[in-house]
Amino acid sequence: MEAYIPLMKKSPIFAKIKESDLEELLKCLSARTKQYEKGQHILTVGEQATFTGMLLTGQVHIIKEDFLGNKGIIAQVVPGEIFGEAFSFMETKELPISVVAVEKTKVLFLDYKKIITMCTSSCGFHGQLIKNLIRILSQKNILLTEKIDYISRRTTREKLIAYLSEAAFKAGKNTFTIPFNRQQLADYLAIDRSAMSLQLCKMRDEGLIEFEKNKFKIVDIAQK
Amino acid sequence: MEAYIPLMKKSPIFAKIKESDLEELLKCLSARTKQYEKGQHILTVGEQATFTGMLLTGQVHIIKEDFLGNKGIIAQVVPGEIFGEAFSFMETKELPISVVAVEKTKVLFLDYKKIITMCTSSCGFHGQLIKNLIRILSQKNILLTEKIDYISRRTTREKLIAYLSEAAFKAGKNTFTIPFNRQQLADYLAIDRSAMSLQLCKMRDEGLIEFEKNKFKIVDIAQK
DNA sequence: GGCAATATGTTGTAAAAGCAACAAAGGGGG
DNA sequence: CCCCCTTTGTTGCTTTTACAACATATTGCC
Repeated sequence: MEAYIPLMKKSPIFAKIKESDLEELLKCLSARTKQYEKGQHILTVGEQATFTGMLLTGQVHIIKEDFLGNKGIIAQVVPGEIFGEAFSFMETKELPISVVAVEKTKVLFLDYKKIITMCTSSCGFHGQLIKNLIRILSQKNILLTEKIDYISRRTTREKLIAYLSEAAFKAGKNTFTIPFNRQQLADYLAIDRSAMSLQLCKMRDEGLIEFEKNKFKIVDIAQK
Repeated sequence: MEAYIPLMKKSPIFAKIKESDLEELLKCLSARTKQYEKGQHILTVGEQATFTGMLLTGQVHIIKEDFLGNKGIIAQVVPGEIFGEAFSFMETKELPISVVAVEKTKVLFLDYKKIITMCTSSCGFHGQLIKNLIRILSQKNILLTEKIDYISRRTTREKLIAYLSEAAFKAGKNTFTIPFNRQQLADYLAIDRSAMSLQLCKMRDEGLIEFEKNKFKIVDIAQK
């Protein structure tokens, strides 16, 4: 477990916790690691949520299978991030999702009960852990709400305008880069890539925006 | 403030906290109430998030104005629910949304810093408050993720199937009632009401589902 | 009971999306 | 430098949606 201390120190869940405190905290949380091969299930739909996981190495997908047997990727997790936390804190009896290893993967398991229950010593770093957790949950909430805001729009163009406007607002200027390539942006906005490409080029031709790769400039998006 | 004790006791944020502890807790959180008239802003886009609100009476809308000047209702809050919590815990410098009173409204303000910082006495009910908060955030997370799952589908029919399947899964049987009328369901799934109505009737004619008002029965949704 | 308001179902049309298939442009590695 | 692979742009066709307008319940209230 010691090999992953640097990763843990950078991860949001252990933010602002000193390396010296980290070891004690891990003990306090009954943390343990487990390794999975490609394709193996870490959590399976229908079972009870009993822990929060943190990805140490590899990659996992959170997937959902519907009645038609379609598998949909809800989210992918990269090292340092936690997963399953919402379900464990809700004490979900039957998980509606599965978590599978996309490649060889190592996971740190944390006992959610020990996260939210202050230890008797009321240690400062345990308090920090809870603050971190609340921040993570809040942050996810905001990101999810934003995404819903975008994909609730009716047309491809409206979704793009909503997304790009917000990106410009966040950047504080009309030029900005986005963290997606075209396919990823289309997936994020739940639209067709080619239809999106068409709209982007139309908007460029109309003088609304300029772009090159994932760098965008909003010229006059308020124009109809 | 005493008049709202019964409401507070039932609200998720104060769940499992005894009435006798509630008073002390409210002091500990520097809680104070404020009243708003219809149309007044409780929080305004651009300002700093400094507190978490709990609605006592009335109704508020969380709205977003885009570059085009369109106002979109992101969520509505009913008495007992909290709002603005994600932004306050993220210590957001510029709120991307506004919160306005739809009617005459009374709000309880809570200092978010005092929520997440254990008081020196490390009182049990403060620990419960944090657990409640984490549950609320987790629950919202799950609901938002579910919604994204539905509205990410390409067609109206697929969105309906995804939503109804999940509703049946949650109910544990193939007959269930939904908490929406047609227009509300269309708004929730971000689709057109009439197009949705058309699809629902088609699906009924095809023998996939049966429904009457907001009571649905899934006959054979796996069928193509 | 009857009227008004709301909710739901139906239809037609124009506009947009989705999809597939392909072209063009880059990028990285051997 | 060339080839392969990924990314992005483009086009044509079919399906679906959005929208408006209207018809038909259903509900609540006086």
